[in-house]
Amino acid sequence: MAKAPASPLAARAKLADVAHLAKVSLATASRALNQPAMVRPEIRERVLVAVQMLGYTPDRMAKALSSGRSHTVGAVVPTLGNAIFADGVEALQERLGERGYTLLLAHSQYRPDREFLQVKAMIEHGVDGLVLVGDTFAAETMPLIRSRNVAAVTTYVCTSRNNLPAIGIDNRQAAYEATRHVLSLGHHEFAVIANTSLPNDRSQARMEGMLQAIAEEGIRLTSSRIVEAAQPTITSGREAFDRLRKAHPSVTAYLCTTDAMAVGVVTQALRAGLRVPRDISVIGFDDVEIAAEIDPPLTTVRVPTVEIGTLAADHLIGLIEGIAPPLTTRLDASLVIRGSTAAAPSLRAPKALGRAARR
Amino acid sequence: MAKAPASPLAARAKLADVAHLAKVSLATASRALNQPAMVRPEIRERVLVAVQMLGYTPDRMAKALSSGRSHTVGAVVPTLGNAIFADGVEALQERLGERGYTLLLAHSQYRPDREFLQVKAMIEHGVDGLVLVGDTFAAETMPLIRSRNVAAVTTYVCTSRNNLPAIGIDNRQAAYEATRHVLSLGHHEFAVIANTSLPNDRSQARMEGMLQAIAEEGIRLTSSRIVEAAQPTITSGREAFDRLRKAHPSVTAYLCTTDAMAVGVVTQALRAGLRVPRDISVIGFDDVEIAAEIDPPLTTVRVPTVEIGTLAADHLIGLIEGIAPPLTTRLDASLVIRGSTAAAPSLRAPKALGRAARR
DNA sequence: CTGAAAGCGCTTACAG
DNA sequence: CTGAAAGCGCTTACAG
Repeated sequence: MAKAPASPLAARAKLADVAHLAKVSLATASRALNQPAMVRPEIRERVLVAVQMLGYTPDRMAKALSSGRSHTVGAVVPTLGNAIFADGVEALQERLGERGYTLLLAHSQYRPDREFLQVKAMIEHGVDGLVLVGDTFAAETMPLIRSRNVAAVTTYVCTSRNNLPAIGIDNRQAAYEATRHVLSLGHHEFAVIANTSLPNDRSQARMEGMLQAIAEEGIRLTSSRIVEAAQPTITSGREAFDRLRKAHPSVTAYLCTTDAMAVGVVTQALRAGLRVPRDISVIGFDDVEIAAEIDPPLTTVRVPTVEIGTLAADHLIGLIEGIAPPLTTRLDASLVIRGSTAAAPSLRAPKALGRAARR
Repeated sequence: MAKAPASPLAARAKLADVAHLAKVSLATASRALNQPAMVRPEIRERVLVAVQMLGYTPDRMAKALSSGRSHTVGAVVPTLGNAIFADGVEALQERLGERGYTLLLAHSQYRPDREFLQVKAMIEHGVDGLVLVGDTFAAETMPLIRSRNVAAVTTYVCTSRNNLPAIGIDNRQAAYEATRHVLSLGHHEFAVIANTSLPNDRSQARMEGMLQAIAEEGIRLTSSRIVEAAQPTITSGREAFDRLRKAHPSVTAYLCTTDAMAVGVVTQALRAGLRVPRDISVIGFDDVEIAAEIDPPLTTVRVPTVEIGTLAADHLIGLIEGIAPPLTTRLDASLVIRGSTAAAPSLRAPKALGRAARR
């Protein structure tokens, strides 16, 4: 009945154990690990060996408490259900991980008050920095971030009134250009579907770009031709299409602020017996994977989600570590022309009017 | 030039400040907040008022260090690009938030070695618990979790050899039943597309269920009728279809272990001039949003992602707080029959064989 | 280059 | 029910 060597799953080694085994002080052990240049090579080596032997792994909570840095970053996105955010978050986490940071994630469901709560919880959890989306927040959000002095960047937009470094695209301009494309095909009966009934400055900007392009051609959209939805889902697109089709059967061009809604429009239109793009043209925005796969494939605007996520990580870490990133990082959002847009039906009809062809 | 009241953004209040203002000891202030029953009501009230006045908010890192609980949970999923994980993570975070926990998120890209690294990083960050996916891990993963004694559950499967509480579906059984449905339609020329070339026990189980159902009808699939893909993407499905179609033009039933791949098969088949489901039937698995929207809509198996995420949160918190959850939580995975499956062409052809109709 | 000591902001036995 | 004190596992001026 020999007494067992009593290694009850070897209670996790701490730095003091390492120091003891390496016969150095706690301070030296700490330095050997974190500021190796400050320690004589042979001593450093001894510490490293001890770390190996004990399987030592630092306690980040303790480290965080004493150093004031948690090496943790929080992101709050509207939803993971939208592929542009799912992909962006993935890229963000990827780069954060490479640079030694861990990601805390939350979603706001497009609700500013929820976003505020999430931000608050993350700050309490001691994040070194925050990645936000857009530039419209609850009234208390920015004051909280400022007063707590936590680093923050925002994404999917390229400028910020709040003075946050922004990494994204010019939503308004990109939507404007996409709409110019549709105009060039001779359309003059428009409808717009935008997920702006919950605060969403990206979709708001997209819608404005669309309306501006249309207005420049002398066309004004009555409000009944604009449907605002809460969620950017296929179902939202479907329902919006049904309402618009009933009220304005003459519409030939449906402009949507997200692909999911555009997919809803296309599929619902097909079910209603319309031909796309023969009878109606549809554009989306985002270029999610499915956009290229439905029939007809969607004309849309590509959002560079991976670049946004990756640069957000880099810029935020820069900010945390004292290197000021640019306040504006404007990424390209290219128009992707596919099969859901074509010349307006009137152009092919016997009595095509000159108006439709004027550009 | 009066001296400014010098409130340089009011350095964040700490508990000691609260205690001082409320004229109680640090210990009492702490108790008033965390174990209110232990403190006389009037004193508790004084503390609460002080908290209000100072806008005190606890430092979770310090709290974590001294209490040994971080109120933080880590999840590592294969990818957010697959909607079933995006939705599951969203539900997980939702419930975790409601119960006072914050989510640390990472993705492994279906690579066990990356999963191990992520788990390790999270443990160092002091998570109280871990949410994993599936039941196949790198060799070091479970030993690490065990030795660090951190709570863990696994998801998307309903049992675990590793003795982790599992919350999910019976992938094999569900795929078996879906395949029975296809068999009942008279098909006997099959092909299987599975994302199993990277370790994936969910898809592996699904494939096995498919093969078993087929085998029970006396049909054996040669290996050239099984295509293994790495990623469960539309593109994977497309490419697999092209290979299978070329090698086995007689195949009438394509069984896919995920919807995204099934969407790839359907769209590619249509482009190749086949009619779905007239010429071929296709089934997917997951029931992601797009499955119901493509034309024809996909016959698939519904995975209850929200329930999985929510229950994973509940069971993990239970484990953390000392309430043992069930080791097996088997959720329903119902077959959703839509338009991508129909009677085998041979049944409609002039010289239909008795064989095809035998069940 | 190295060590002794204070401190990060909390929690929690231990006494009273 | 309340308080004084030790302790969680690190980092980092401060001396030497």
